[in-house]
Amino acid sequence: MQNTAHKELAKSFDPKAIESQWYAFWESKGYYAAGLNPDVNDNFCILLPPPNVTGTLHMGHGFNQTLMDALTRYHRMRGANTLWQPGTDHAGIATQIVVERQLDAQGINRHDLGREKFLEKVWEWKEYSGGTITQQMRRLGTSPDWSRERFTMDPALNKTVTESFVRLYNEGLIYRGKRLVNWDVKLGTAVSDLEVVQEEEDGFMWHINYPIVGAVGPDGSGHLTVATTRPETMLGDVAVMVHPEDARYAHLIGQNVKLPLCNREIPIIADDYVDKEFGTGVVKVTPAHDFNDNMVGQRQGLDKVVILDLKGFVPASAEVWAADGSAKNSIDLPQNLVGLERFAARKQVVADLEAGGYLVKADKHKLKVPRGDRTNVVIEPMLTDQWFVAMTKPTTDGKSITEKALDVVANGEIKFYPDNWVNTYNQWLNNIQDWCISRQLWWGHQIPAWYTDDGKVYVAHDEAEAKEIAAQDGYTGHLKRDNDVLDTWYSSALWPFSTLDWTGDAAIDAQNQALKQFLPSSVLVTGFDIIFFWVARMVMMTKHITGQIPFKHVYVHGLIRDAEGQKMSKSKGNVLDPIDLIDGIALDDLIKKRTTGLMNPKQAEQIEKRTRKEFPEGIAAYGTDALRFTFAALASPGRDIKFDLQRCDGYRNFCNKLWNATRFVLMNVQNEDGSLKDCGLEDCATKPEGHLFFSPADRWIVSQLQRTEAEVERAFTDYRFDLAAKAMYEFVWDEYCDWYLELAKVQIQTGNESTQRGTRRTLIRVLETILRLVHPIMPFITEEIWATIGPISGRTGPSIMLEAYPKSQPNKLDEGSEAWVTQLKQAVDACRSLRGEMGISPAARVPLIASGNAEQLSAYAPYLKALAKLEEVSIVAELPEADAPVMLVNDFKLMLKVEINVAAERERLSKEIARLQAEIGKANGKLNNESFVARAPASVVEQEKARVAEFGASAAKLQTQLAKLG
RNA sequence: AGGCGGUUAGCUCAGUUGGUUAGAGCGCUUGGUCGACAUCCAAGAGGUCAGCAGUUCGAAUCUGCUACUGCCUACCA
Repeated sequence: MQNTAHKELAKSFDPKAIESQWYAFWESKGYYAAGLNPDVNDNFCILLPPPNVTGTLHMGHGFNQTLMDALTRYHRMRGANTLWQPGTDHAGIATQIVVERQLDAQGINRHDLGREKFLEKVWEWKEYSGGTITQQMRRLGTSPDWSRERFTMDPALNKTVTESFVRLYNEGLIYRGKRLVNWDVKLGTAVSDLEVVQEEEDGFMWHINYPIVGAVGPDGSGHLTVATTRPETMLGDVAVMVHPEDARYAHLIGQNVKLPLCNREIPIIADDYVDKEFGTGVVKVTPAHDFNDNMVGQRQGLDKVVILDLKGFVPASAEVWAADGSAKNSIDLPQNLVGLERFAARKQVVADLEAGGYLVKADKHKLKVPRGDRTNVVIEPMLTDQWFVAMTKPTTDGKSITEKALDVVANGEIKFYPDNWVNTYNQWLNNIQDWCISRQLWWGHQIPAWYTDDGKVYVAHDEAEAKEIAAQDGYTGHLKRDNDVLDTWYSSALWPFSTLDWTGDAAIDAQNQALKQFLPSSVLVTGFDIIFFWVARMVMMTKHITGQIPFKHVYVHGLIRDAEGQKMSKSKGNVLDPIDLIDGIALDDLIKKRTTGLMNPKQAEQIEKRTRKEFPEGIAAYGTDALRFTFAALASPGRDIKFDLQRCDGYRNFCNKLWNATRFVLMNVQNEDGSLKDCGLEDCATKPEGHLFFSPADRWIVSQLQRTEAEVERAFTDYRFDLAAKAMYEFVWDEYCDWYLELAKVQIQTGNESTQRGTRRTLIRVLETILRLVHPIMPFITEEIWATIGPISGRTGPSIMLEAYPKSQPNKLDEGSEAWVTQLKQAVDACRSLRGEMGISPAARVPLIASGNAEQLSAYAPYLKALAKLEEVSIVAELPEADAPVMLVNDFKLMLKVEINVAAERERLSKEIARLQAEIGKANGKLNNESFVARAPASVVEQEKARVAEFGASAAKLQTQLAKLG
């Protein structure tokens, strides 16, 4: 496939024909392997945010991975020791849910199956679907070191998890305790704050009378009215509270009320948590079922009365826990409520209150309802035994892991791009709660803790060690391992070092070259949605455990949305699959894909309608390179991306442009039999003087190339992929193709031998450099073309991946040639404008008469003739007296020798004069302003003066022409 | 309630430390196939840079306020 120089290229670029072959070639040759050369002191490492092992690729991955791959290829070509570390995540809850659903469909319950059998099923599913996403990544052309691929539940990573857990436990940074946590009743597990989404929903505010003990009058007076959105929790009330300075209630503080339906007496307490203005100013206190009430309860030493079981049903009796966590008694609950599900219980409680005359009113009320991000069921604050990471407790060096994480960002060790994300990061860390890391699931890292029969806990690396420790403690009986597993994000937090085979044994780790080179990694590329879940936690854990920061830069990109700015989701039916953009998809297939497996099948019709409207012809095959270039071009910082397929269109055309430029170049450097023409590529020193001539046009394009290279380098340094893409696009299309190739045609047709040699050499070398320049964003097309162009240009390597990235060479900047071409362009533009304004057909050749610097004009003449489609160029000392319009380019006067429409010409001249005069007026306005002249920099003032002079001269000349028209 | 963004051409977006006539792609109009490319070429129309006030010789760019809009965090039972 390589070194197939002299072959005929197809007329247009067909991505499908080349992508898979090149990918397989690169991978089989091991080009992605981590660079581990200790003599190279430039190390570049990037961590793949591990996708869900059983997931599939979505647009967000496509975007994220395109950026990472561009960086990886860029640094690799620049010669750095480069590692893009891949891997996948076991995604505890998500994966377990999928497998449970599959079993459900077969009528099997995981509890019937048992833990061991169930886990076998999950592993089976992982084996079955685990390769999907990494295969899809390959379609994107990504170049991670697959030989280093890791999975969060690989044996080695399990060891890292255990090791870190034991360490943190022994340092007192992990603890177990009975706490109020977010409980998902459907999953039957605790979840962290981050896994709860608050949504505003319609509800009610119930006002309920609590009779004051010993004060109820015969008229029904003598009660406190509490307001609540969750009346069923009243069963667990242990007090009512008022604001200490609330004059309405101050006299009642210390008295008791009787809890309706329960026949319990509870105190009236004062706490400044209460907002006097809100509701009735009286709040019921239910510490076992509300986070705020729990805080009040802790402060005031109140009991916790648990009135819901773990499935969300009212139990036969309520357990009571003292504020210090010790178990107390249990109390009976109203018989008619026992066994009811929480929402049924709510209904019944309201009915009972109404029947008992306690209910004052029920107002409609909007409230935020917490729901599980996976199950969408209402999350219940639940009192359970859980494991926590202490986020704010000082470690041995006096700082909490949160403080350490704040420090490394504050002192600039870790930089955010764009840097305003620092605020988000800080805000979260400054308000952080302890992290609940235990999950009552089966799929995940089982917590390395063992219990004695009487509930004493030993944390150890394994059971043998636990026994040993217990034995030292004088316990030799049975040990039972903790059933719970760790939050998925716990192992993710260790990713920066667990993937590098960190062991925690200093002697072993010192021998680990990869660990030495790639921790800290260079940059984390991620969406803002996981700054808290992942980024902050990696910083805390990596810094505390290894002493190193996990990465130096965090590049935060936006989310991919659909063309209307909506989030892509299955239920909206607006999901695009990156693979479909690469391969294309027929309308019917797309509809089928979008409408199968919907949670709510009723949406299918609507989705089909919209899909038909948006993609009447289905989606075209854009190829990977066009898709990647689109992602890069849209990656402007600080905003989400409305993904517009039309942009894809444009960049597919760009691929085709590059392809066809290559065809042109090949046509000019090869003979018809495929042999190479003289391209002047051999060593110039061995050739006579004048063998090779570079025209100003040649030197100009090379000079522009240097500027582009510098621009691209800067863009990559700043993570401005959009600017990098823009610089590439503009150089290739606007400068190289639109101008240089056209100029080159003239040189090859009209130039002498040495000019032709110089032109061919420039054509081929600039194209070859373009390929290397663009390769990080468009790997396939550049490799395919390079296979032909590389060897012709004298580069004999097996792959563009192994070639050096172009570096701007200031000595090749040539301002003289740049000015030369700029003026030529202006002259060409002037001729084209004249043609346009005079309505001359683009097909017609017309003669040009020009005056001005004769030497320069005659140098321009052949180019002008070709680019402006001129019949001939006559250079004269003075333009003839004629009505024809004249264009001014510096000291050139250009006139097309054709009959003109006098009225149209008069209008054109008047318009142009008016424009010039407006400009002159503007400039004079500035110059007449004393403070402008006094305060603006001299160069700006000079500039304005020059404009006045220049415009004035032009206007005068046009005025003369206008006069001539009569 | 706090925090962070966004508002530039019909659409999607650039606009680097304030400084010539605010740019690109798509779409639109007109015309065009000579050996790179109709996935193309050339010419053209189209913008009060959301609004108001301020700083400045000079503001799309800096400051403040307003409007609309998106997201994040925390919420009043």
